[in-house]
Amino acid sequence: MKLNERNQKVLEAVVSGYIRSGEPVGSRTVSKHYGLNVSSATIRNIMADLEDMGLLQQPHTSAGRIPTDKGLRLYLDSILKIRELEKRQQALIRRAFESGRVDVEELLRRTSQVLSRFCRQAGIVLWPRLSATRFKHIEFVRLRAHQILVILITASGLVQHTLVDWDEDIPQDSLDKYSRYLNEALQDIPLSQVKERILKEMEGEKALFDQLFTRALELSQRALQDALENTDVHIEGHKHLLSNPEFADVERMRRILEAFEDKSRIVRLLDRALDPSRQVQIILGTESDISELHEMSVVSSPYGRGGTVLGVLGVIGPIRMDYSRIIPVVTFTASLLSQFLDEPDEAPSARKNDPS
Amino acid sequence: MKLNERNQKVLEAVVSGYIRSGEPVGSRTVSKHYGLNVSSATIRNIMADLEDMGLLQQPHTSAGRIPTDKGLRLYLDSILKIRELEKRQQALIRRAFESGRVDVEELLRRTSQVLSRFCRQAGIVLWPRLSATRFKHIEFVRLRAHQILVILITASGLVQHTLVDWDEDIPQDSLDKYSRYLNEALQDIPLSQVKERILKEMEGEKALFDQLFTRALELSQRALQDALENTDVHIEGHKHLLSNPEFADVERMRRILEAFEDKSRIVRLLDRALDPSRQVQIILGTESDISELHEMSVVSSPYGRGGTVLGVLGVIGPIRMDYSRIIPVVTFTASLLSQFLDEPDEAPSARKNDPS
DNA sequence: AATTAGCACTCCTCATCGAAGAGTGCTAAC
DNA sequence: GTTAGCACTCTTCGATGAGGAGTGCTAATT
Repeated sequence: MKLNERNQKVLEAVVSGYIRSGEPVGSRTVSKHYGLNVSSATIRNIMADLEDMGLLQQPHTSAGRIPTDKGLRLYLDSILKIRELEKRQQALIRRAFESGRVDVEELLRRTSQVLSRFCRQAGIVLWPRLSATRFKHIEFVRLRAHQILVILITASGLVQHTLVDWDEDIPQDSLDKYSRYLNEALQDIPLSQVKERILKEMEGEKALFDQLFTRALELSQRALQDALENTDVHIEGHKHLLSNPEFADVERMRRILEAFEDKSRIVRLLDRALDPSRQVQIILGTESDISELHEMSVVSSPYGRGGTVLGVLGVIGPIRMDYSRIIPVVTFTASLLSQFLDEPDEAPSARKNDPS
Repeated sequence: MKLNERNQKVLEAVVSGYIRSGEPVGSRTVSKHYGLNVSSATIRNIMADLEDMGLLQQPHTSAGRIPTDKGLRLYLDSILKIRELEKRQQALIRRAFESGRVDVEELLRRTSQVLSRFCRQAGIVLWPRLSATRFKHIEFVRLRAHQILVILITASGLVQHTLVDWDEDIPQDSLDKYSRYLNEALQDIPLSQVKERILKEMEGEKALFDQLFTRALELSQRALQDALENTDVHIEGHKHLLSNPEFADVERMRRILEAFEDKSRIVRLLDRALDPSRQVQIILGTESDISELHEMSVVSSPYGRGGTVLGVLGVIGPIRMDYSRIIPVVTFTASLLSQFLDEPDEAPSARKNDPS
């Protein structure tokens, strides 16, 4: 779709007017406040054209225009110029991360808080895909007969645990031996490869080692599977959603909260944004597969560590959001988080636990 | 406050009528549907008396009556007869717990889900106070120079981790030694006593052991402090709140969500209910210290393990809740959870991880 | 003395109506 | 191609008033 410059300007005017006020924008407003030196009648003609193209729509005959999803998409893709977040904002966001030594999980939670606070919408963080992180440590704890708690720690400091039922009762001593063995064998291997590595070890060592070790391998195998399957997502700041006039309708809000409860669908939705080639991904209203979210929009960005994408973070809110503000916040937060994950020594660092 | 039987019946009628409909209850309704064989005029007289006593109130002159907080309190304390939850409901709740082998955390999360689903309000679970549980296992993982991840596991299978900054770089080998030592020394000691036990060890062994061990003790000391301070609370099912007509007002709902975000206050509120002597505790509207929750009410019950109280679970919703239904659900769920914690072998047990 | 029927009164709810205002599309003039 | 002008449409909002629910009081009844 190609628009001449003036039509583009009108579209832009309607979009930004609508985003600001939430009300349909009339021809008079456009001609007066957006510096196109033409009369409202001309604007009316252009608007009618844009409506024919499916970019604008009228809620009712005598109202102004609001953009359609298609119109917004065009605006986002080819009209909106994304600027870097202003330094002052950057500093504020940095500051929000600065307090207390935190582990990765806390860091991620805090990220979703920051997103929701600075965008005044719900913040959303998809946790690192474990397959992209490296093995650090595994530990088996015998909770009681036949019940073993398996704790898996990734290089980034993420702790995952799974309860495993085991048909025979293994004493803690043996469990300790297993974990020592595995910690040796698997050190720093990417979790995605741990599975095959385990299988290989099971092949190779069967003859050599105590049968016990094959058990260790099977145990960790199970725990690993659990860990890889569960991708967690964290949504924070629901309250901000309620401040949007479009969610004054309680029934609508209820549907949205309901949609949030089905984490797996949210995960799938955000998976789309795992593509490292694009920095920001925006899913607009009806572009989402989740029908309850057809009135919402997601702005997301991948984050990672040293080049590899680990997860996705972003913001979810009404279609009418201030993208020009939110996009820079999301990209900046993503780069900040990536940076923290990359070199945690540079990360949030008040020395709560430091003796001094 | 003492009421004669008839006045009590009128109060009961107004309360239950109001709870059912959410509307003020008129004298005619009471005289017709609640089997007191007196005319509406008589009821009107009684109602006027009850209003003088501060038990009922009128939203406006020509409306029926609704109970005041005081009236509700009287109803809950001395009129409402609490019955056991019907078997069918019991079975349904039991079933809701039956799927997949779950660890304690998952069990607790599921509990809040069950509460919210069966009460159609928000379910709330205060996590076990660590001080009441016993030490099982500790593990130190060197994430990078000067950063140690301390993982603490309680006998009930709860996993807590804390990141500790350490001024010197301890190799993983030594860390392993520490943990072996501690796991030996602290096995099965209540966490509340671990601290003093550590201090004692630090005293006694200083001369005997390698200085390293005092470090181990200090490390775990720090981690423990963190673990004991953080009491987590989990709230689920916000969506149900929106179904209550009293929260159709968005602004009100926003305030409530805001209150939920301040976990520490919620924790303090629920701490009241940690008293093991009372099975159910109800905090009605203005009885709560949190002003944002003055329009809400909390029904809670302690849960535990073998007699000691570990935490609190319950339901939070509008003051106008169906207590006669919710109280039995809460007490039953609490006893069920306690039972699961007591003998996890009897717990939810589909054998997802069971080879067969 | 307690209960009840009757009634006037209050206050809320809801539908109706019309005026005001915003914005359009069309036409004719520039 | 642009613009002024105008008739027309549609929403919003306040005023109005009927209808209804429920009360409190009084006087009659048991």
